Amino acid sequence: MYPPIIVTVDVVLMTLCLDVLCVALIRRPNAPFAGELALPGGYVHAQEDGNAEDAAYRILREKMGIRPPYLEQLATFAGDQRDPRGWSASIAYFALVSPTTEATWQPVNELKTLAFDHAAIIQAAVDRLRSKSAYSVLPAYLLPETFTLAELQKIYEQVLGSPLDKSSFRRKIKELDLLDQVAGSFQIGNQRPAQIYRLKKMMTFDRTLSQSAPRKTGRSGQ
Amino acid sequence: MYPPIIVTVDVVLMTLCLDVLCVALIRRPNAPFAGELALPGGYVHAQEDGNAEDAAYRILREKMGIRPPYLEQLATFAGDQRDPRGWSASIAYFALVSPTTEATWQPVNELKTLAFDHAAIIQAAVDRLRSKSAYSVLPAYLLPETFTLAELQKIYEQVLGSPLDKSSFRRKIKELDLLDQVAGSFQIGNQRPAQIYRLKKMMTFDRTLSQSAPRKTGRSGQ
DNA sequence: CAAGCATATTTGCTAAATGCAACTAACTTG
DNA sequence: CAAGTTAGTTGCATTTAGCAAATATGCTTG
Repeated sequence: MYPPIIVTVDVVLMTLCLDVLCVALIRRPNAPFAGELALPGGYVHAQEDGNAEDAAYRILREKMGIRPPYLEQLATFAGDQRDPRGWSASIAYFALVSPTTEATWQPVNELKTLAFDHAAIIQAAVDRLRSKSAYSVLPAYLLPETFTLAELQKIYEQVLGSPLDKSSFRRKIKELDLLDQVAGSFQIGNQRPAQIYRLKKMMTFDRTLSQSAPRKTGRSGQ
Repeated sequence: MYPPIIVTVDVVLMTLCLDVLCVALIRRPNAPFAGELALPGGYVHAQEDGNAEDAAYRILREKMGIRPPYLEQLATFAGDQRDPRGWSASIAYFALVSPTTEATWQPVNELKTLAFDHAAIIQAAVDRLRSKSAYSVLPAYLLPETFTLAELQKIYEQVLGSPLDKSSFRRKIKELDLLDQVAGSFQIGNQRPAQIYRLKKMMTFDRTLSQSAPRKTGRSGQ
């Protein structure tokens, strides 16, 4: 055969902290890159993990205590330069969660030097989030389960980096038909209450990236 | 460490044969799946291949004698079920070439059973080609270097599976501004000659999937 | 060589989608 | 109950896409 190749899974876990897109980072306890910030990741456990997505969920559970409502494969970063230990392949995932969860978040625009090529991986994840946001309801996963249309529009503007027209935005969202009104629920504040929505429960199968084994999660893929 | 994981690269190499989208397949000489059709692929050679893309190009060179003008990473298919030898990860690429080249091509719509999960990988590649075709000039890589707008439109219709309006198509292509007129060149037949075009030479860097090492190819990425 | 044929390319119009701004609605606060 | 603030809608101008017809250009044929 051939000399063994290091196979890891790294996850770009993103959320919004005070309206700023942030990524979860962990300070590495061990070499290589001991003490530096890195994405949550780790070796594939051939015994435990049925496939790469399982490994991603396991890593998020073990290192973050989170099971994100959205997870998709990003790309695989592989080569002889990215890890001082040798030829390595990192199967990178990207995940979105609502901002409630505890973790150490770093704004994606103010990253210091990171371990490995993790800065490039994060950049790829941000690019993917942006491009998918142009035609999908992905940014909704950055919000809590229920939200108002004004909140949703704000997230889109944050992610896309440009302001959107209110009426056009609402037209588009309605014709995509991916939200459910939470009947009778309104956000109460100092002004007119706003209708509350939630993402439709939909069994989406991510054909592109699905493994041989059927997925167990309901709310995933796009 | 952990038990070694099989790391391979497989390439979905597509072209058009007589207006039908086809994929290059090879009959496997060895177990597992000896005698069955499979995608061109092979182990990563840690000594030779600087990164996964290098491995894809090497495999296409060795097994197909081709260096395709378009190559991008598709996804990684990894798990314990897809290869009888154990936990394996296949970094899948997809590539487009003009129909001139010699090889054994199979129409993507009439595939028999294939080795491993290669049918799923091909399906993912076709999906990716289709979705990218909706907003890019990707299908042009399925044509020879120079072509007419009528030929290009026909390819789009083939790939997208639905007829397109002639004037709208030409408007869109022109405003995308990704083609160069080949001045003074026309396709001569029994009718009015047609203007010949070629893809603009553009240095596109595929940020999403680029490795640490810079790419050597000019015409690649999107 | 003129008429007819086949395909290329453009043009004009209609319908649909989008962008912008003003308008109405509902609630709180003083 | 008037003023202020945010929610949600409506009307219209502008842009874009879809469809059909007209025009252009070369070849073939009588």
